[in-house]
Amino acid sequence: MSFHFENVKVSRISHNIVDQIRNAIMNGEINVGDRLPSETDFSKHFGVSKSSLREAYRVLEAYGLLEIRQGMSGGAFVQKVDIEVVKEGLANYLFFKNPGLEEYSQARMFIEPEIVKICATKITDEEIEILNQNIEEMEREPDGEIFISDLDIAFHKKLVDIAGNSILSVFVESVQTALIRLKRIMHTDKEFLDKVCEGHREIVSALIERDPEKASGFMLKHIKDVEEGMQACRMRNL
Amino acid sequence: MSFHFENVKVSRISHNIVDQIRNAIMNGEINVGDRLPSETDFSKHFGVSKSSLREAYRVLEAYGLLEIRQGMSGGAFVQKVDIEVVKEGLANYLFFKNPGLEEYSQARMFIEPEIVKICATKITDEEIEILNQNIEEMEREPDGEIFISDLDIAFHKKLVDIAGNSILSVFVESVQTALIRLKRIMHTDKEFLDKVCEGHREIVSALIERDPEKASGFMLKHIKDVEEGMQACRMRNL
DNA sequence: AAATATTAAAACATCCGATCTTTTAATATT
DNA sequence: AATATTAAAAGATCGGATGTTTTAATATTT
Repeated sequence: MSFHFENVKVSRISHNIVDQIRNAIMNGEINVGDRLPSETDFSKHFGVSKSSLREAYRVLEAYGLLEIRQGMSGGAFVQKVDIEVVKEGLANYLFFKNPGLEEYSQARMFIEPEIVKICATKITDEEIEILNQNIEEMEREPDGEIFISDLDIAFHKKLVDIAGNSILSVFVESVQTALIRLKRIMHTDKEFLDKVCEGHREIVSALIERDPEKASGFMLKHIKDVEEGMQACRMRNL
Repeated sequence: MSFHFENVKVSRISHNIVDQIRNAIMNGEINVGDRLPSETDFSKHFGVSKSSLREAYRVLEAYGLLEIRQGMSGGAFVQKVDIEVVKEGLANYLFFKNPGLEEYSQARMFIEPEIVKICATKITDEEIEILNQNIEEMEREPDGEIFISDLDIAFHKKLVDIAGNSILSVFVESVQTALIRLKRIMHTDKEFLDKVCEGHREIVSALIERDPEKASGFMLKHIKDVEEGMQACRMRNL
């Protein structure tokens, strides 16, 4: 029999308040858009100092649950947690975990080929147009500047959004964002960029034909190419 | 040409400090285990009040980047971001997104069958033993109590850990955790639990045979069963 | 000498209240 | 009617006083 006690958590006033407010949100007692009482009022209500309440507000803001605005008719407003918060959190986590490039590729290979399969069955002409525009913009860009990565993320994000699964969306977006950071470090070059555009073009061509298997195959190839391209850049820059 | 300006962010002292410290961590200027200066010292160093620095520390703690301890040799210590932070963040995000059960299942069906395929090729006898113990514990539990969910998570976590991909690990764990919350809400019953155990047993049996396809098939079936079982519980409880 | 109890200091936790800044709504002016 | 001014609400920042926790050093007891 293995005992399994949790570390005794320091009871901190702000922590207690954070819990209470978060629970109230999760239980539906407070709703998105609601304004919480002002620091002064709420601290009096809790019977604590303003600083303690402020810290709680700060933490809830860091969690993405509150938006705090200054000025008259400002205050603490409950808001939906933005996907950015999740992405930031995962990025911080992965920074320490520091997984290899193969792990990123493997994860992508499990999901993104399946996603384009779904896309092939339901994509509209308008959506194809958006993807094409994305590729054109990418090809038009002077050279491998920052915006390229945003376009790259946008391409894969658009695909997963078409598939219409919010859980896969947050996953794909997060992995893309984390991967971009690696690309920046590796100083990917023009040659790499061309390869990416080519891959994207192939995928879209298969989507235009509404051919799931073909699209899936191209996506798989694209993911492998990206990994190889990044490895090559790493070699060149060492 | 579509302009794309970011919202002007309020410059806040604590925010500025958070950025500086986070960057220092990300650039390797500060390492895991390092102790940051005391509140008093560091606030003097930045030329700000103690409260502002405290807020920054609180936020960094919320991000999981710092551990703050009271007492004599206490202080703010840099630490690796724990997976819990990611899971909490995703759970908060999904609370507002509120995806359907099918989305969870679809996401799982893309990944977990592939994971057990890998497991089948590399699982050790010791690992099989751990999985078996997990199932036994689950069957031994009096009735659908809280701990069942922990065992359920542990089972799937063990599998993805065997596969050895940290990105997939954080994803599977997060989805499992989010799913468990849904199960709690739906008050899954004994019948459901039995079905879960049966699914787990089938998967392990295939792993013992080191049969990737069989294992993958059982996992797929298990995921479908869980979805159907949860739907059934939902019906019964409405 | 070893075990135990006491004390002191470092560092965070909390509180209070004063003052500054931002934002908006109401009002006054042109 | 448009613009400028003013007032008030609410957060932002500051600084210092006091409390609490934790640990290390010291003293005491057995």
